[in-house]
Amino acid sequence: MNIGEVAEQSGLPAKTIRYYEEIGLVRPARGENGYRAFAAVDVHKLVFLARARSLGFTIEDCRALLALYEDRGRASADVKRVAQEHLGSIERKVAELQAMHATLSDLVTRCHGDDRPDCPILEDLAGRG
Amino acid sequence: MNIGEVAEQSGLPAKTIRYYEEIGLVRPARGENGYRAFAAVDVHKLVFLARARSLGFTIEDCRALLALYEDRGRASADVKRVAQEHLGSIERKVAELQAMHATLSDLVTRCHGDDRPDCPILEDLAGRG
DNA sequence: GTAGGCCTTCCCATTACTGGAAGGTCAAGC
DNA sequence: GCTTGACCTTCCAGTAATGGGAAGGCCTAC
Repeated sequence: MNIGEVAEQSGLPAKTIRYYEEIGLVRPARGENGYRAFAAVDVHKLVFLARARSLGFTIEDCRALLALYEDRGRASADVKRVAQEHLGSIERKVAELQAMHATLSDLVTRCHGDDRPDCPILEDLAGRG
Repeated sequence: MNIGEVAEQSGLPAKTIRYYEEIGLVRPARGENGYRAFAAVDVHKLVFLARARSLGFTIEDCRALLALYEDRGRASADVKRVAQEHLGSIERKVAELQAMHATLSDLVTRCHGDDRPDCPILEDLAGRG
């Protein structure tokens, strides 16, 4: 299977698939013409990667998860640990964003948003908030 | 004032201050020895930038906000618009993260996390969820 | 004069791609 | 057989916003 079809099936851009090969996440065979020849197992891996990335796992997380996926003797505890750490980082990011949002939406509410220059947003940024 | 002291006062690393100069956010004078010589106005700008960055504004947003900050004839509506767009992007990010969190925390709950290989997390990633 | 703590510039690395140039391959149509 | 266009290839460069570190100049204290 050529890269274009794999891209379609996995939902990943061809560029990204090439990148994943470059960093060793997949190792498709090559045809005589030099084209990548993807086997079913490669496509499965790419689908797996696409899904893991869409859940926000980093590439290195994906590498670890893929290794566990392929290890028939894995312990589910190892998978769970990776997922829980990622959940924690999501929670930290959400908290950070919500703090920003709270501050900023308060400032926005207090800004008249007219043609005059006085602005509580700028005043806050300037340290006079 | 030398960069070290400015770093301390603004809370920005010296590296970052040099970067901000490189991209034209600040333009400190230079002493005869080649050292950057920061005036009070430069420090104010850096404090402003540090605060804006901490609220998640991009560098380009910061550039725009700084220009408005320095424009005594600005309309507060212009400031408010930048802030509102940023609020929107924060909201989109939070929503995305929360969707990831919902999916992932469900999977984590369903994973036994023991020494056996069966794992709903991997099954989901593999597309059999 | 020398030790150390500043300062300078410069280049490389990060994350996870994305865009684009230059060129090889393949299948269809004439 | 030739052209056209859609594929495919590699390689280089850029993104956002820094961080790390090397090599070297400057400044103050002892």
